[in-house]
This record gives sequence, structure tokens and C-alpha cells, in this order.
Amino acid sequence: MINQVTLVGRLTKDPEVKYTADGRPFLNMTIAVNRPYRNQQGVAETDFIYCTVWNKSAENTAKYCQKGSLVGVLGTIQTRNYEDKEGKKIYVTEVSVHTVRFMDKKRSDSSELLPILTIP
Amino acid sequence: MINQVTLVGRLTKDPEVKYTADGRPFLNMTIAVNRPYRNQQGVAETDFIYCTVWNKSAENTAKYCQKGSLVGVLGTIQTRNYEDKEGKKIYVTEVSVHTVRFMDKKRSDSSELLPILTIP
Amino acid sequence: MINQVTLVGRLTKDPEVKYTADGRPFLNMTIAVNRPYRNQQGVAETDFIYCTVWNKSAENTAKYCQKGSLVGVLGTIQTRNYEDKEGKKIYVTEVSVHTVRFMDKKRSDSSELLPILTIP
Amino acid sequence: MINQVTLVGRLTKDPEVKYTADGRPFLNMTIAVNRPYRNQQGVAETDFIYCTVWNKSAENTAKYCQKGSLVGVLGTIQTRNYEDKEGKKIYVTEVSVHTVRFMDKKRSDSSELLPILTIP
DNA sequence: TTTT
DNA sequence: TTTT
Repeated sequence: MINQVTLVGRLTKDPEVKYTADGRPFLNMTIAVNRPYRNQQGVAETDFIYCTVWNKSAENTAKYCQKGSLVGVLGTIQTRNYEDKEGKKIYVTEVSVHTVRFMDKKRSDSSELLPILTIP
Repeated sequence: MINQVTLVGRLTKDPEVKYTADGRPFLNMTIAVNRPYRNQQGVAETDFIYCTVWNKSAENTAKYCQKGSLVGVLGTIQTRNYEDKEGKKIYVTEVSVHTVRFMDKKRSDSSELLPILTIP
Repeated sequence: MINQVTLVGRLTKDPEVKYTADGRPFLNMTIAVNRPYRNQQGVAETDFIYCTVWNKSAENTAKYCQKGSLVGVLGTIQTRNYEDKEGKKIYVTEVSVHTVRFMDKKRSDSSELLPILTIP
Repeated sequence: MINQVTLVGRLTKDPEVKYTADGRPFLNMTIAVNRPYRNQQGVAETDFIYCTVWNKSAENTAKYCQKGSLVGVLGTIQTRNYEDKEGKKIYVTEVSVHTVRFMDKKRSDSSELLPILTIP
């Protein structure tokens, strides 16, 4: 079982961190990813992909990104469903993001420049 | 701009090819992908991911797969919207699939064993 | 900057954990990945991809896999170089693996069935 | 069997198309991908990943990119071996690229803005 | 043999 | 509800 998503695109809005009831940071954002080809009518299209970012990555995204920022996003597709006010079942598909790369930043000011262990 | 999805999971139903108005084959399927970890309540969860397969891959999937078949799927996330009967805008997120790997087949009977050019 | 690799293939040997000087577990393995198409001569080819697995994933791989096991592998391509005995520079490209999925195991006995937090 | 690589990084040199004996265009390039974290010594590292691009993508890469261009690369890891002048077997691991995205170009002048069919 |  |  494999479930892996890689996106590079731009934030449609300024991001904002929220917290779960038990205090975990998260952030909802939509990534605009332009398709590489025009459609049959010659129109350049864009996918607007709904993402939830978790934990430290959520905090860093809020700190380093704004509307229009170019980001790389690594995550998984998740599905869930709920009932709306009329009792109708709504199915939601979204990307749960574990890693965000800040792609218009230079390397030196990236928020994720933290120590890791070396390969021996 | 990058938009790439890799899934390995099982078909929830027997697949069935359909054709667009202008004759292009396609196939809708849902892939069940078990999550690798249990949730906080100790429950093993599954994502049910809605996919559309195109062209020759659609025909091969119908030919070689059935409910329960293990497949690898390469594609992109696409979003679209339409208005339901009450005029409410519905937003849909799905995976548009360009390649399917048949993973419970042995190599010798794979439907995709066609010639390609060699690396010089 | 994005660097992401997804492989599904089989171990060419029984895996064996080793430890770095400072005690970190790691494991070297080669994954055989059959190409989906035959080459111009009609021959079915296979790529033998050298991987290094780290930490807990290394220990689990040794515990749950053997020669021939089907695994999914998530990681990054890494390059390094060293000088051989004759002082010639050797360039090495390998996959540094952070996650291994055990794909011939049923879900119930997967080694990675550990608790995670739920999505709110 | 799955073999998928996604990279975003910069060309280390001006690219140049070559042709196989039977006339197929190809192009060798090295992509510099900066690692997101510093190593234990506090040094920011980079992987230099050797790639071969094929066909139309090779021609477009030569046309639209130069040393330092930011590209997204989709492909597979391939391995091969040959004997050097002293009869020693040399093992090579490289990325065979099927798609290149030109990431410092604006959408309007991308070389890959060609028609595709629409989703019905 | 290495890019910003 | 959409970005360059």
C-alpha cells in the first residue's frame, strides 16, 4: 500500500495556523498548480488542490509563506465523509501534508534548515 | 509546477470501460489504500480514492483487473466543479490516471509488455 | 528543491542490520524492479537499485523481510564520492530510504502498525 | 513494480542534445538538488544527480534551459553496467527522464504548452 | 565534472 | 472561495 503526492504550486491565500482541541497545530491551504498543457479549447487550466498541513510544518508555512508563495508539498491523499445540515453524505478528498519546501526562499533563510545526522 | 500521485491499493469493484462522446475510452474506479498506522482509537483506516483512467490503460485495466486486484497507479490530482440540481456548486477532487501497473500478475502475462526503445 | 523516490520491488538478498559508529541502525539492500516493457530485443529487463535504510525502518526490514520479499520504498536519491585504492574518484548514486512498506504482509501483522494522531 | 523519481533542482551546465545511432534525440545533464537540512557539521549539502532526457523533452530542454535553470524532472531510476578499459565492471545508476518542467519560465512561454484532450 |  |  503506497499513497504519495508531490505538488509544486502557489498558495491562493495568506496561510493561517489553527490548533486542534488537543493543541496540535494545523493549517488549511489551497495550492494552485498550473497544468503544463492547454486543453482542447486552447485554454490554460489550473488545479486548486485543498491541503491540510500538520505540526511544525504548519507553523513554518504560516511564518514563511503568503498568498502567491511557491511551495513544494509532500503528503498523502486522504478521504473522509460527513453529513451536511440536510443529512446528505458529503465525500471529501484532500491532501494531508507532512513536508513543505519553501521554493522562493534562498537556502540560507529556509525555515527547515535544522541539523540532521550524516550518512556514515 | 508539479502534480504527481503514486498509489498502490485494491479495486473496490469490477472495473468497466466507458467511452467519451468522441470515442475516447475511460474508466472510473475507486482504489482502497490501507493506511500504514492505526489511528488514536487503535482502528486501522483506509482511504478510498476516486480515479479516472484514460485510453489504452483504461482498456487494459478492464481486461486484466477485477474487484480486489492490487494495482499501482500513476497520475495527477485534478479538481473540477459543477452545479447540482439545486444549483449548488460542488467541488470534486479526483486522480486522473495515465499509467496502471497490474501487481498481482506475473511479469509474463502483464498487459503492458509491449516493445520500447533501448537506452543506447 | 524536491528529491523524491518511490519504488516497489523485491529484495535480492536476506537483509541484515548494521550500526554506525555512534549506534544508529542502518541496512543496505538492493531492490529488483522489473521494467514494465520489453526492450527492442524483446527482453524483459530489471533495474537493481542500491538502497540504504535508516533507523527503525532498518530494524523492521530485517525483522519482517527476506530475499524475495515485495517492498514499497520511499526515499531520496543521494550522491557521494570517495577515492579508491588507486586514488581514483568514484561517484556513487544510491537511494536513502526513510520508509519501507511490507507488501506481502497482511495489514494485521505489519511492523509499522503503531499509533498516530487522528485528523480532527 | 513501481519506479518513480521526482526532482526539482538546477542544471549544473548548459545542456546539449545528442542523437543515438538511429536518430533518437537525448541529452545528459546533472541536476543539483540542495538538501533541505544541514548535516551534523552544520554544512548545507547538495546532491548532483545524473540524468538522461529523451526525445522531444531533450530538444525542449536544450532550447529552453541553460546552466542554472530551475527544472522539475519526472523519470525512473535505471541501472546498467559496463567494463572499463582495465576490464573492471562499473555499475552506473542514473535517472531516465521522460518529462521536464521549466520552472523559471512563466506559463505563457513554456515549451510544453501543446494541446491535449479535455476531461469530459 | 558541479547549481542558486 | 482561487495563484504567477
